[in-house]
Amino acid sequence: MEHGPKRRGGRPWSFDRDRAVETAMRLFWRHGYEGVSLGDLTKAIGVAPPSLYAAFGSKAGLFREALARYATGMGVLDMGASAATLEQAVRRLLEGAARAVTAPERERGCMISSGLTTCHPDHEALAGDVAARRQAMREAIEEGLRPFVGAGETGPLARHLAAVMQGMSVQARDGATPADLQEIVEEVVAGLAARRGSARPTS
Amino acid sequence: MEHGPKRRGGRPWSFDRDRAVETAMRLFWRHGYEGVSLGDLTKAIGVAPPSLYAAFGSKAGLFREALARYATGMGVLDMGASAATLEQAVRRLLEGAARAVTAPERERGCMISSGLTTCHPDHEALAGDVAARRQAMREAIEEGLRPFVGAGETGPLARHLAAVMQGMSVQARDGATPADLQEIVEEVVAGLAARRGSARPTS
DNA sequence: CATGTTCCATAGCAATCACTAAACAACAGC
DNA sequence: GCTGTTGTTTAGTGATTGCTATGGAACATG
Repeated sequence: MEHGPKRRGGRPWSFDRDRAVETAMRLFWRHGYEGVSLGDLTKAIGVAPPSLYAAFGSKAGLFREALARYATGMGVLDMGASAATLEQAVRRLLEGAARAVTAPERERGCMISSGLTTCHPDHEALAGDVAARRQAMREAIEEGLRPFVGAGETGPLARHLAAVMQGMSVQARDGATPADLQEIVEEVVAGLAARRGSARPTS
Repeated sequence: MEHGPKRRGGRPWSFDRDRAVETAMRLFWRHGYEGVSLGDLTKAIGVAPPSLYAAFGSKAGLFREALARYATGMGVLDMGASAATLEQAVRRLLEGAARAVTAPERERGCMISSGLTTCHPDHEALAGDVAARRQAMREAIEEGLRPFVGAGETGPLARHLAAVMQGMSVQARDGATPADLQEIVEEVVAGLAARRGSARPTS
């Protein structure tokens, strides 16, 4: 299944595996796992079912690969490694998320934050994979917060920020504009700043 | 379709319509619209397909009715009408939501907050119905905030709180405990309190 | 060229999808 | 009793689901 030098014959690779994953990611991102059929996939990718099964094993395998590509490509968090303050880091994180879930060239929403939250029992394992990505996301946020807040406070704050991002993903899918989501960012940052006494209360 | 006095004959109603909606709500709540088949519904309700179609017209019609029951029954917001301060009202709202999405006798998560965010194109109208419920929820939050904050600030704050609740629903589905979600509530309330100067900064 | 290997598409698998025609069964009015 | 109305079930509709057995086309090697 690799383009390695071991091939000693056979037809050339007319089926672009990367493009297939990319196309599948787009479809799963937009319509969800259960909202995309194999027919949709083969039609969009331009390939027959056996090719997909030779390459990915199953629809679930293709989804997992599309999810991995999303996580390493579109879903990376900008934790503002160069940020000087907590407010800066959080602002960077949330504004990046707001931009990501409303970018016009992308599908709306986040494939991880609001993906596969419900499904048929047969697909629970797959839903668990997405849930694990969400957990990893929360842990990455927590890691990024460590320079700025006390050890006992990273967990709750990370959970809070993860919730806000998940909500922003839902609202983006519902048609929220970047300005709408920016309102949320300002709310959260203002609350943090006020608690740390480094900004003036709003009222 | 009613048990009214207009019936002039026919077989007695052996099929409890209310119970059917209740059962369907439970299934849709847990597994989502596309994760529940008509076979699942007929088996759980204990009735044959034509009865469901006579009563609800289609699977989508049954879903809509289950959604309406959820919205008026399980999904009501406690905006703390008796609250004296903004912090009290917000705390009441978020703690109620946290309790609702993790209550042991219920399905986890919120059918509206994280329901039908993605689907097959054929079901987009249904997804729009759920999205409209989310919008109504946000507007209800905004209304509940009006006594406590200036006219221009209800919108952003309501959007912020809606996002937090949507995120709590996702995390509840992922297995978050009530204590986990309470952390988020404390974060949000502390931020609000600090901004209004009615509480001490945390750090 | 002939042969072997490799990858692809055609065609179709059993199962399930949402949905329905047709007949049966239980009641009200006569 | 009989007839009409009504709600139900049985049994199936065509379409689509995820998936695959089979065969042929395109290449490298000899």
